[in-house]
This record gives sequence, structure tokens and C-alpha cells, in this order.
Amino acid sequence: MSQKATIHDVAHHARVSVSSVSRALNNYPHVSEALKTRVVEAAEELDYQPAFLAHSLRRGETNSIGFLVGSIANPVISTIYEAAAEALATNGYAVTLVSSRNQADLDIACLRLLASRQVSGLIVSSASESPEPSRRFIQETNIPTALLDREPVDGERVFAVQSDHESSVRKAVLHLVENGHRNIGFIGGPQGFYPTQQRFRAYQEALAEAGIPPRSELARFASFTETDAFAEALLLMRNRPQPSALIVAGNIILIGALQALQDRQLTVGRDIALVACDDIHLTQLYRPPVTVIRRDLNLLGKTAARLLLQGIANNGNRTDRVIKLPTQLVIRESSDYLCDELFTRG
Amino acid sequence: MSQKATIHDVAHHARVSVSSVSRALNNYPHVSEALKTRVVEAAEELDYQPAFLAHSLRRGETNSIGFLVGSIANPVISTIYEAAAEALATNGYAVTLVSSRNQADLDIACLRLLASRQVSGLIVSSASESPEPSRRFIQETNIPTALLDREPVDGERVFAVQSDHESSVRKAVLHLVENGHRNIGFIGGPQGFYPTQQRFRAYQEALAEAGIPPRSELARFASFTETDAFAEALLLMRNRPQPSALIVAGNIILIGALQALQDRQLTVGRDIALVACDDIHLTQLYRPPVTVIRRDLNLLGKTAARLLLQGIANNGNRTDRVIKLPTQLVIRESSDYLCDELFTRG
DNA sequence: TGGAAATCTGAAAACGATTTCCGAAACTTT
DNA sequence: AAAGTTTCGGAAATCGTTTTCAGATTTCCA
Repeated sequence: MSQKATIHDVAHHARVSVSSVSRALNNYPHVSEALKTRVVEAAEELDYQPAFLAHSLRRGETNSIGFLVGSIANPVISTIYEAAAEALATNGYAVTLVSSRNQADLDIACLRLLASRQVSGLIVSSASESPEPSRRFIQETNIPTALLDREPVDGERVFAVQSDHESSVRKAVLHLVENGHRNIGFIGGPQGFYPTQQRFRAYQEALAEAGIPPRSELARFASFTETDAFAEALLLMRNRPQPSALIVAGNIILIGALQALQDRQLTVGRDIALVACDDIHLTQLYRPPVTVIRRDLNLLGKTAARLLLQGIANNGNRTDRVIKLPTQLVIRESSDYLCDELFTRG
Repeated sequence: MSQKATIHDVAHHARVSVSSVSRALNNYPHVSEALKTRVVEAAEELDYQPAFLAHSLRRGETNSIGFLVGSIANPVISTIYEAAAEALATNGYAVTLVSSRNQADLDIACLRLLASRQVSGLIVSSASESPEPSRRFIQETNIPTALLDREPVDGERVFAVQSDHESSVRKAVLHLVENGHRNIGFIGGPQGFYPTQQRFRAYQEALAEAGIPPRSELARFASFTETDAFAEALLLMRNRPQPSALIVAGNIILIGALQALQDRQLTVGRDIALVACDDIHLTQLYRPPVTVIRRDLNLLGKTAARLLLQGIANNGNRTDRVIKLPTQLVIRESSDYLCDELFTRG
């Protein structure tokens, strides 16, 4: 039905030439009002919609952008996606979403797929552990790209939106130290994952700043699965001395950590202080509510979309290449108490 | 770079004709091994990938399917999506994801967008409140479509994957009644939403079956926002007599309900029994763990993908039109106790 | 009123593949 | 050696648009 009407049908129906139809419908100059109205009437009558494929082929523009994620089932990512997609949609772009299922080796294949689909732009939020091949790929194919929480890539049209993880992790560590904790554990995502690196570095530096010697057995790294995070958390909590506080970097990690703490019968906010990254429903509804490092996911997505669209529009003009968005430490009951050791020692 | 190599370049590089390249690369009969290897070598050397747009235009097939959701930030939906997308990807399909942001009026526009992109198939999981226009649209454009948890649509190539909400809601009601509850509240999603209708009907029928007269003020319906669910839950809990048990239909509703219960200082599993739909991380980690009606979201997504792919392949052959997947009542501490009223009255 | 300029319009060439048709080789078979 | 079969090249049509080019018409001004 609606598929059938072509520009030729419209032209025939309006008794004008094909090119006139194109001009009239695309608001070209030098087209009379009479012809224009005749054409749009015919077009409406036939419910004509330009065929996307032919249109894009000729224009060399698909008006669609590719979105690569590690997993859309991650609520943080899906929230970012939703925000970005809305901004893109209002600008006439459709987005094809590809998930690498957190498998680093699939990463590059996904990018290839997207590139072969001739997307006009790319948003990459995948958490590849060894990002080098995909970085090179992005650099070589000159597709405008917005990187989410990744190390910036050199390139005329490559942008990055980051979150200031460091400052809030630092605040979190100092907050815990202030409350008397000295054995502060850290569980991060994969070590090659950029936010993990930033958070871990901030964790180490803040410890040093507080005069606490870092102990490697207090830091662990898990893949992006709850079971793995659970296992690592369990391992960490078996450590002697047992950490009295825990910083978990990521919501999936948080899930696994909470399972482990419940498994070990440790009560959050009494036996152990907890700080998580990203404020999701769980952190607010959990009893006690858990202290989080919050960031505006909506803003993150919107900013990525904005940067990308700018990059597509001014091909190669001067714009900000990398934007760092603020984060915020929200202290809740899970960490807002004084550590026992403060008294036993003191 | 990779964009540049066309089929002509490959033909020239392999010193063969354009048509031979096409034949060789598409595994046509009557092409010698020698020529074939020569062509694929040249293709690899030039990193040739057939231009998606030209290819699709000629073949009349985009090898991409459109996925319409109400909101991908909903963890249930994103899990279903992830499963479906994986199945589709392994079959060579890319998926463009569109969110209607739970706005019924955007629904039809999203479908139009997808159709204008000439997708080969459609998966619809949007929660439109007045689905009639979109139903008609799906029927008219003859695009193979898989409906997720929606009322089936008549059509040669329209399929539906549903969940057996009724039987588990019935079990849940009887379970609560057995534990002595007589004032059982119900909070559902929008009234036009198919799963809501099914769950609500099962709730009413089960009450009748247990000899409990239904009371309309115990059932409330919220839109797909936590704030609205929160408000409805508050209203419900102000009811006299206060319900001693609550069935919340949907994970967003659950969030709002939990907020309301905490706001009213009601302890789940003691002051009020709680049954939720869909087993998400929150329901498992909440203290006490909350009783849920569980379903295999992965299977749901995979089944939708399978049905759709079959529908695309055997254009119009006989296959199952609608599949109903089982659900399961998982009783946890939030509801696994005897109601006080049992004693005060008895 | 004549001619330059502005405005309209249609035919045809792209875009990059697939596909068809035909004919020329090369090879096999009888 | 004639006939038949396979393999491949070349040219051209097709998919449905946009865009260029040039011709046709009108408008404008001296």
C-alpha cells in the first residue's frame, strides 16, 4: 500500500515531471506556488513517502546513527541511551542499537556492522577491555563519533563525554576515612575499562592523601556480571583484616556485592560501610539507603547527542572535543556512621 | 577509506567484469573456482563491502528490523530487547530501536518512521493506552510483526508472544487469601495496557473464587512513572480498612509502591504483604525479599525474534500465530506470613 | 518593444549495487 | 569435427530518489 507510491506516480498524478515533484517536496527555490500545491496535493492523495533507501543512496546520508553498547540491560546505559535517542530523534535521526554483550572481541565486529550500514554518526558506550582495535577503527573510518566515558581518541570528528569520577571517589574515600575507616575495599569493573581506571586511581590517591598505605589485596576487579562481582566481593570480604568499608564501582558490581554481603550475613550500615557508583532505584530503596556517587545520566546522553550532531553539522569545525560532566557524592545511611574501630583503637 | 571501494574497483582490480564480481560474491552457479578466489582476494585486498543502501535498494530488503518500545529504561523491556536483538543479529539483521517514551500518541508516529525506513520486520512492545490506530497501521502495512504482550492483531504475518499472567496472579491472590488476607489491593499500569487488563481480570476472578466481594476502591491504576505509582499507592494505603496485602503489576509500579510504603512507615512482610510482577534485582535484594510472578524474559525475547524471522521467511505460510509463555509464582518473605487479622478476627 | 535577467520546468545523469540478456570463448561430448 | 555445455564479459535495465543541465517561459527595465 503505502510502499507502492513512488515519485513517478505522484508526478503522473499531478501531471508534472519527476524532477518538479522532487523540487516541490524539498522546498527548492524557483518553484511556483501553483505547481507546489498541485504536487503536495497529489502526494497527500497517494500517501507518498520518499523511499528511504533511494533517498539516502542519492544523498549519501542515512540520517541514522549507530549506538554501540556493552549491554542495554544495564540500567545506567539504557537511561543514557533513552536520553540520547530522544535528542537524536527530534533532529530527524533514527538510531540502530547494537550490543556487544560485553565481549571485547565482538566490539570491533559491531563497529564494522554499523559502518557498513553507512551510519551518519556513532555513539560508543561499549566497555571493551582492550579498546585499541576499535579505537583505530574509529580513527580510520572518519565517521563522527561520540565516546561515552572512554579515553578520547585523536581525530577530527571524534568527541568524548566523560564524568568526573575522580573527584567524587576522592570525596568518598575521605568521607570514609573521616568516619574512622582504614580498611577500605574497592571493587571495580574490568581493569581496562576507563571509568574503572579513573575511579581506582582516585581511590589510591585519596588513600595516600589520607596517609593510609594502599594494600593491593583490598582492591578487586570483576567482569560485568553479577556472578563474577559476587565472587570477587566474597573473596574480598574473606580478607583479614576484613574491610570495614567498601567502594563498588558500578551498578552491576553493586548487585554482586550486596549478594555477597547478605551471604556473609554482614549488615550494611553497621558491619560495613558502602558507597556505590550511580544512583539507581535499588540504591534509594535499599535499607539502609546506600551512599552513591551520582551523575546526571540524562545530561550525559543529551550531551553526547549534541556533540555528535554538532560534529556532523560543522564537518570539522572548532568545537569542544571533550566535555567532563560533574558528579556528586550523596551520603546516605549506608556509610553515614562512625566505624567501630575508631573506638576499639582509640 | 572503507567507504570508497565499489564493486567496479573490485572488478578492475581482479581484472574481471562487474557482473562476475557480483556473481562470485553472491555464490551464483556457473562460476569457476579460479574466478571466485580471484574475486574474493581482490575484495579482501580492497576491504570491499557492498554498499548497504545500493544493495538494499536493489534487493528490496533492508535486513533490518524495527523495535518499538515504550521505554528502554525499563529493565524488563531492555532485557527482552537484549535477548531478541542477539537472536536477530546472529541471523544477519540489525535493529533500529525507537522509544515512544510511553506516550500513546507518539506510538503511531514511531511506527510510521520505522515503516518509512523500510524495515523487514517489526517487534512492538510499546504500551500504548489506545492501541487502535497502531493496530490498524500494522494490519494495513503488511510488515511482518511480532507483538509482545499485546492483544493479537488479525493479519497474515502478525504474531504475538504473550505471558500467562492470569494463572500466576490467580495463584498469588489465593496464596494471600490462604494467609488470611481479605483486603487485597491491586495497583496496575494503564488500564488500556494489555497485561494490566489480564492481571486485573485474574485478580477479580480469583477474589470471586475465594468468596471475597471485590471492592473497587482497592484497585488503582497508574501510568508508567514512579511518581504516579507513588501517588496511587499512597491513595490506596490511605483507604479504610487499609489493605493488608498488595499486588503490584509491573516493576515501575513496584518502585512507586515501595516508596509509598516507606513513606507511610509500613514494613513489608509484617504490616503489609507484597507481590510484584517480574523478578528484577530489586525484588531479590530487597529486605525482605519480595514475592514475584516470574517469567523468562530471555525466552520471551528469543521467541519473538524466532516467530518474526519465521514470518519473514515463509511469507504467509502456516506457523503458530500466538504463543503464550508460562509464568511462575515465587513466594518469598514479603508475603510468606500469616495475616494479623486472621487472629484478631478468629 | 527588444533583450537581458529571472523564473519555471523536463530530460537525463547520477548514486552503487543486482540482474538480465546476449554473445564469445573454452571445454567437453558424441 | 560438429554439437552441446559451461564459463565469463559487456552492455543495459532496474531500484527510487536527487541533482545537474539546458531549454522554455515569463518578468523587468530601458
